[in-house]
Amino acid sequence: MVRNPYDATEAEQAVLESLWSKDTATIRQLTDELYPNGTASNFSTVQKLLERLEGKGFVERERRGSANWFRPLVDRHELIGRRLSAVAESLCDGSLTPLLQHLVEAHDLTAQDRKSLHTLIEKFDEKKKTKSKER
Amino acid sequence: MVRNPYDATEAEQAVLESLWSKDTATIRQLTDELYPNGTASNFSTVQKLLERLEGKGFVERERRGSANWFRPLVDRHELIGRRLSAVAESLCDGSLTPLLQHLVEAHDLTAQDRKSLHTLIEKFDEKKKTKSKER
DNA sequence: ACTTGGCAAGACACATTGTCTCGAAGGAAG
DNA sequence: CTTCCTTCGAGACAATGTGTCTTGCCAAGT
Repeated sequence: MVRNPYDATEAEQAVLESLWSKDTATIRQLTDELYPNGTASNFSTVQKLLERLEGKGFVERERRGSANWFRPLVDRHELIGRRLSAVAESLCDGSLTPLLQHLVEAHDLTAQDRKSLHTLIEKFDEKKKTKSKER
Repeated sequence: MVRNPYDATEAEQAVLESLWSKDTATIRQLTDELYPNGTASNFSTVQKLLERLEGKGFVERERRGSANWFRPLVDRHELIGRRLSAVAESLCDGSLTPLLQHLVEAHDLTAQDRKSLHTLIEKFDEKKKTKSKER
């Protein structure tokens, strides 16, 4: 399968999550969080994962003194968007509507989810009004 | 990465799409559609993909005479649901709400999408009323 | 000089994925 | 019965992705 190269793997995503919680960090800091009592191998693993994340454009590195500092270039929201687009592309000819349809119809929406949805709908309608005013 | 074993790969999904369009079919029929002027290798490829789809519970086979007939056990909607759940599980602690949020807020919703959304929302609200009546 | 820590580069084992090869079974036609 | 054709199951195979680990180098501090 020609896998989408612009997606993070599980281990890469774990590094990304750790990085999100710090905004900027060294390999050492990330390793300490991801592998408490970590070895030198674990350090190298994180290093390699960051290297691949950089290749995918998910993080950037900046040399500060003798160490590299990493900063995330995408946030969780963006990652969600990419995944949703991938699903839409793969199964819905690129259209996001069927995804919306599925989510709205899903049985497993909790009461909390329903409430959130209504808030979102209101927000969406306001936004729509503002936009039509602008034109 | 511990990849979710309950997902179809790209080639598998192509077979599934072909199967959806026929509801029930032999390997030969699917091969002819997927690989026009196909060789014996292509036949075996489709066969292998169906075998894996069966292992994942996506299709079932029934022996009819000397040939196997295959029938899909999941439809597109179900596949969409699985993918969305996987995204939610991976990035949103299992909650589907952030996915809804993203889709509603997405810039790339077309006018058609917005219209569909409103229809869906109405349908959703009706369903909600019905459900609360039931209780 | 020696130790420590970080670095880049690459080897690696393993699983997945799509494809292909092989031998056997079984039915139809001569 | 023999031949031919189709399908079958099982497995081999290369390519790739993924997570981990090893190695050797370099710079800084003691």
